[in-house]
Amino acid sequence: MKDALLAALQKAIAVLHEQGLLDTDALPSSAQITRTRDASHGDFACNVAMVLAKAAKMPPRQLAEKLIAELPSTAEIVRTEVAGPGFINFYVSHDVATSIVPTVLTQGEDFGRGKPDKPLRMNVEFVSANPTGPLHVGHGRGAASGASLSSLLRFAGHEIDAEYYVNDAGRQMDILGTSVWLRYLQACGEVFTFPSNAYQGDYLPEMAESLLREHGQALRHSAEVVFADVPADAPQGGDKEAHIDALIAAAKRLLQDDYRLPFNIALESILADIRQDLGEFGVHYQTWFSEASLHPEKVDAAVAELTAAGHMYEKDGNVWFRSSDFGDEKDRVVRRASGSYTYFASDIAYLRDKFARGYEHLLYVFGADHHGYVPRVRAIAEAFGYDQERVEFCLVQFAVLYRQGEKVQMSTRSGEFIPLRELRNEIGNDAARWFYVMRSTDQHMDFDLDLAKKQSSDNPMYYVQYAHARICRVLEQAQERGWAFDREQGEANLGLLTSEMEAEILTALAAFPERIESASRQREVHNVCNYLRELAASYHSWYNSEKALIEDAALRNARLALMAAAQQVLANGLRVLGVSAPTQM
RNA sequence: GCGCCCGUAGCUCAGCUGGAUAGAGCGUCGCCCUCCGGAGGCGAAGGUCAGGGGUUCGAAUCCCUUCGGGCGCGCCA
Repeated sequence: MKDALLAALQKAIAVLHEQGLLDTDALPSSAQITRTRDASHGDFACNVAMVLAKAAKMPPRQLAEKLIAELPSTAEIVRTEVAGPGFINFYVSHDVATSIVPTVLTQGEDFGRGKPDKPLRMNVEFVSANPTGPLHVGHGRGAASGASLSSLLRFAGHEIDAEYYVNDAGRQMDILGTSVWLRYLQACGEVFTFPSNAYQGDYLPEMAESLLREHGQALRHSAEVVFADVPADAPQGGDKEAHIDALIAAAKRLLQDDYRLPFNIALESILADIRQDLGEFGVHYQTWFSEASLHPEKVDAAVAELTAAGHMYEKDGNVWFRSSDFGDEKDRVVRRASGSYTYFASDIAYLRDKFARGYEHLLYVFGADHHGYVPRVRAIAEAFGYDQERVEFCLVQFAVLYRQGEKVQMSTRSGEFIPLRELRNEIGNDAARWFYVMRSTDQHMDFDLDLAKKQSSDNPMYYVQYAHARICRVLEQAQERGWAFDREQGEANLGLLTSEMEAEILTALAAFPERIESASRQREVHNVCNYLRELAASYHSWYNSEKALIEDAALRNARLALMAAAQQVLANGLRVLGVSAPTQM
């Protein structure tokens, strides 16, 4: 419809150009057709007269009049008018408005699906929490946002792979593996003080038990031997970092090849837990990418490529990446004097690997606390010669949980995490998914747990789901009364849907594909929530004022057709969000 | 100190590639069940879009600046 209107305006402009009133015959790119917010402004509005007023040396309203006079007449537009400072408002015919119903019913779950001119093969990375313990609520918003954004982009017609980067290399993992081993030693009967900097979680003794079951006492060494030459821990007046590092070294030395046993048990069981947790949350990945798999070949190769390109230099025995050449605030060490790679080296290899796998576009969904990381990753991409625009970041601000008006305390330092699983159990997966994404991701948000649990219209998710369930019940009722929905008759009588509320719903249904397109283009999942709430509100309002199950079969089926279309669109929108569309509640 | 995000109704937030009278929910105050699910609907009150400058036909939206709030600035991962 918008394209048809633009084409018509284009013709009118060409006519005015021939008459010498305009010095251009082109439609300016800043001219746009928009859906009106207010029905009293018609269905569509165009700003072209205001944009061209200066060039035409004519007041906008006068220019608008002249343009309207030259518009080719069509059956689809029943009225055109000049309004406000010079808008041209278009009123579409009732037939055009109701034609959305058969369109929705025919396209079904594909209604709203986008067909971009050039679909992007895109990698979306999110969560990527270190596998050192269960996910907690701090990861929840990233998980919900990443998953819904992926699904939105996919629905908008892009080819999306969701990816989880597993940080299974590095010191944190060594601390975890060593922690498990120490718990194992305790389970074997060794007596010593558990290090303050080791992982304290109560999931560790369980892993130690399974290590004991599988390998008996094979990995046992006496506490005396293990702690020989280990400097004091912090509570004893020493240094906690030095203490744990010495224990890691002792573990590697004493266990040799067996070092990987406690390490792998820890990694596998935690990863399995995360995977299950996310799966239950409706968050699924195409790829779980292991950081360790980058070492050493891919890291060597990536570093060699940047070295050859002249982006590396040596200083103080360290190898540095000249990231400040690409807008980063300072250069970064890639390889220490000791010969070991930094975490940044993995990042370099990882980005290169993503592009090597054929992705045209990389989207990183980060927690806002990682924003300092953005210039670094951009610098890597640029150094490899990739266009900046192919690397994109979505920063997700923190959500603060509130219960009974009180902020729910959660400090990473005290280790008092609320597990994501606990939140899901408390309020349900649907509410958690909806509430995490209902606000713009760059907006720090308050998450009201009590509201999320409420089963009333106060709760926007409930309100939308209820609209869907209500329609399902009406359609069922119709059947029970021997008035099963007759689609053919309904579609033949859509002309009977003439009330303001019906017009409002029709307009909302027609807007769905555009709303999906703009939400995906702007990476704004929350707009899908807003849209669904608006549609649900229109529906509830209509439901309250008009009965569908009436004797008049023509009108009844026309209304049922509109309902069925609304039901379909509600379901499609909820599906994008990863929220269920219940048939009864 | 430097960088990123934010500041819109009592509260939580939409609206931001500049467009018409700045919207919604909650809360407050009224009203509506002989009814397809009241788990709902209708209405009222409520605003210096943090302050100040600028850009222009037009600014909540863009630019500058001040003031507030959040977060980040390791050879950690």
